[in-house]
Amino acid sequence: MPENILIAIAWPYANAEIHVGNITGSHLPGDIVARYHRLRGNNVLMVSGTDSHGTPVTIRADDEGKPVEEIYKQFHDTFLEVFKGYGITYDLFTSTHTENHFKVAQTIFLALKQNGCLYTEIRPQWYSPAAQKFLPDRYVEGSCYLCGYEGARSDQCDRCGNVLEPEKLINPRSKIDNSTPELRDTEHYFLDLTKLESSVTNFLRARQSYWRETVSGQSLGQIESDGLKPRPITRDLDWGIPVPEDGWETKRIYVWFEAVIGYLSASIEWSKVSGSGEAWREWWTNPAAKSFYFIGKDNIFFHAAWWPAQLMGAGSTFMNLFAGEETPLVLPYDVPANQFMNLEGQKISGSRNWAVWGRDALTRYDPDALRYYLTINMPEARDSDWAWDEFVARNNNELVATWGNLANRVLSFSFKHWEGHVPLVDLNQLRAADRNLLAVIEAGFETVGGFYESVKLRDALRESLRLATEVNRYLDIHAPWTAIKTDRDSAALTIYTALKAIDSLKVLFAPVLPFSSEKLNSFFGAARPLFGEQYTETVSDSLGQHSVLRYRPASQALTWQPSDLQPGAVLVQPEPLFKKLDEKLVVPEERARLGQ
RNA sequence: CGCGGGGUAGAGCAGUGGCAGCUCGUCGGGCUCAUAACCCGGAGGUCGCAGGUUCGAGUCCUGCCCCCGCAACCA
Repeated sequence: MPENILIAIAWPYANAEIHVGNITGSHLPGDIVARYHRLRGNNVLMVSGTDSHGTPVTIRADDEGKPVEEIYKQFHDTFLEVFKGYGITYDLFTSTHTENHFKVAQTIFLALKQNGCLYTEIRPQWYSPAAQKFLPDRYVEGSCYLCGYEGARSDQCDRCGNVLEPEKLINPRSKIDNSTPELRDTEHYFLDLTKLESSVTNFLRARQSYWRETVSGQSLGQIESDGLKPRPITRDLDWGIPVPEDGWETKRIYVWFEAVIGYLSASIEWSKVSGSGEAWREWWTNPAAKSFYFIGKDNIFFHAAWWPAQLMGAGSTFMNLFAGEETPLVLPYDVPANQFMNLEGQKISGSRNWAVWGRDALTRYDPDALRYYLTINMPEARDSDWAWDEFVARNNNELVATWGNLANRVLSFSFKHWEGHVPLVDLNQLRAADRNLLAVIEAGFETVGGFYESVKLRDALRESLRLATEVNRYLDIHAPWTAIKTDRDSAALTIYTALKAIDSLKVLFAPVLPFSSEKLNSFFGAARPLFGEQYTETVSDSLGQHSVLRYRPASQALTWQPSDLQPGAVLVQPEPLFKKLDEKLVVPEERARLGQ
């Protein structure tokens, strides 16, 4: 019975390009798990999109004198390019600036309102007479009323670390034009999280046993010590989703509230563009569906506490308003958040150009080499570090030497000595050692599969490598290069066994290394591909056009099971799967690029 | 202030009571099919510090030190 697996990945914000930290943090682990479940034959839906609203986007547009749409689309297009290049197989990567998302987000808002989870309150907020608009807290600076520090933001002082009450800031000035703002009253909607606190706590406790400690610990600890407090969900802005209520035309729904709803709206949009009707419900109203949310640690509380609160608060009212049917929405099954990846010992910083940019790295390195390093070094339990010398060393000593070389040495030996065929052996003649090796590899489908399933991706990759070493060891013991001179039949058995093991390993590695596994698959002359294809297309609606990234599944894809390689099968002339890198060239060049 | 995660060989990590492990690097040996790749063996750790519980603690308890995050858009 196939499972329905939703892979929901944090929405990148449209104000910077994607760097390796973003990729290893959420997009890559999500893709690996998605590919694993696809091989397994499960129904996978993987969605995300560009978070196109929010003040920084408008500020940037003002600075550059361009329309806001142009700014977000510019980044959006680079995102599609990066994800296609790294093979991040989104079924749909869209944007929050779509008619569909507006409607879905507004319906969640109305459902929460109908269920008594929203209230309004009037509060003073800094207003800029010069710009004729309210300013976000972060864009007002002044002196801290606690420690006197002059560069404090109105909501927080970076020197004393205290959270400030914005209206108490001394000598406020606008960060945009340095003008002096004034306080004006403004009314906003608040999400009454206090009401939802016990539901959220129960939700977390029910999942505590299998969630990462970094996620459940932080969320529960925070709620137990401070409780859930109401949060404003509207802002005085003109870029974003309109508040669905008369008299609120000058306000928009706050991005924090609206962007997460994208997981739901993107699923709905996917159904529409793929012509599959109401298929999205298989992941959103089917209680057996499992949804995984891949995010960075900065987003933990948001996805583990607030998003479930929104879903539980909306209850079955959302579906009632949206489709005239009382059904609750599926809550997150797991939130396997990653920590951060640093670069050469320092925190990645886009503005200081201290980053390895996703697009740029692809111009010099193969996607699987990058995927390998980002997975073996994934910050699953604690922060990790991208170091160029380590990147080269791991590529050469692990990926190339252990796995790439294994495939290459056996395939070329077989191709050479058996005229482009798998040795034609009698399977009944297989020796104990041969059967043993194949049994060990076969067991890998269980162990490695278990690691993918529980989102322990470093372990999955390490275990796969260990199995590759087993095959190298087996080859060393049986030395077919010596046997071929005296006992061709024995060499044939050894090579057949090794080929079959490699044909299986190809599947175990495939979620992490899809490009090379696909290549290897073709060397074996396989008729069926491992995976489908990615492509982009343009979608039109009342808000204009947006480009999306999509995935067309392979029609007769291979599955998660051991090789059934036939003796005598035709092989294709093999070539090395991975490239060795020259440390003396790469490391200085990349460090220079960073300005070291 | 508080909350969460972490501190184990040169580097990166696993290990929730029973002789301290893995990958890479390093040193020595073997092999020559393969991208000088592969295989075997050695050296290298008072498990952040100090107490405690226990027949026995990296693993449990107490105190302390250090690093990284924490409600919004710098992931």
